[in-house]
Amino acid sequence: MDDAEAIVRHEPEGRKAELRLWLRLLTTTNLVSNEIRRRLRAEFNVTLPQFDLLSQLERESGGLRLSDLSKRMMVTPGNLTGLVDRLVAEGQIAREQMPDDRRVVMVRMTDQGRREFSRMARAHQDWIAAMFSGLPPQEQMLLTQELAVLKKSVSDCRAP
Amino acid sequence: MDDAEAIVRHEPEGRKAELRLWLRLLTTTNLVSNEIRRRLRAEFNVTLPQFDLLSQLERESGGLRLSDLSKRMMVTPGNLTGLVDRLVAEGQIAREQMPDDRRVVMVRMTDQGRREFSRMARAHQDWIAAMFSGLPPQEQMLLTQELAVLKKSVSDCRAP
DNA sequence: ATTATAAATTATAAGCTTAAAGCTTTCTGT
DNA sequence: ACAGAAAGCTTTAAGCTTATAATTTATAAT
Repeated sequence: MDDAEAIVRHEPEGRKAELRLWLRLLTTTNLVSNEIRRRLRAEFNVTLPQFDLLSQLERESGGLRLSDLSKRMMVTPGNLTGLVDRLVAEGQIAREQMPDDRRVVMVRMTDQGRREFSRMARAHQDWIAAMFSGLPPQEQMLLTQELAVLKKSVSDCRAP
Repeated sequence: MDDAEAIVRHEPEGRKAELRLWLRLLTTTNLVSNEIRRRLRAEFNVTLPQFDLLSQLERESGGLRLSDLSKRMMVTPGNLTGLVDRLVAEGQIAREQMPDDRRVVMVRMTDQGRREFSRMARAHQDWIAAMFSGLPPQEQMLLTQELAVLKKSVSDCRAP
């Protein structure tokens, strides 16, 4: 290997473990998301953020408010304006003003969007399953558990 | 919790575990990197990609070729041009043509860059250590190990 | 009722990222 | 020596992302 993790080999002792873990987390995530991004573009002509947005909208038949979408996707609200614009232009989602609170914009999938997304989602799930197949189910569960602990640790450190 | 992982609760059984693991991996990484990005900007007025580039360059007293930098950072080559431009403009790194192979561009840290980066790196390490402190050292090692297995699984799946 | 505050979204500027095309330089096979 | 292929980098166009400021609408406190 010769990626970002090479850094740790040069670091002094102490707090080295955390840094190593963080870099491994980062490189693994990048590895997967770069590959997913590439395939989504090649096979469905869709970007990863667009797929992410559609994923959040799936199963929310009532649609979602932009602010909720922003929280779920962990991106800033300003980000969504353009992203939604493009997906609306493609006909996959639709904007909708709320009458009772006119500040709110709801976004929901169109029938076309739902149809196209279901194909993408199936492929996406297959890709992930294949990529992760080298990790035995039991270890997958273990890893998932450990990540939950880490995630909580990070959240607690950040929130007051 | 109410972030991206909420999706999995609606998915049918089978290959659910992989998807859950992937989404947890992604959200955890986003949580950490968003926070790191925020602090780097607030305290050092530097972006995360810039910090990443400087990290790769640290300890490489001889500098690095752009192509190597591209591999290590897992970004496309075209990405680096602008990134390097800005860091050169800031005086933290320097471009250098190789006489023996004039296609190659080497990038190395300036003294100023080295000085400023050492402050950033120290803070960065402290932040990570604090954020990860809720995960016992033994579990950190376990998680690091499991991620190595996963990383290999992903690499093998991708590479022919 | 009026004003102040907060919430939800959009606009803007700077920077990041990719894919694809293009340029220069080097290597390879003949 | 020469043509073709490959390597290394840059450019371009489209899209993503953040932070900040502005806009509109709703709520709360006089």
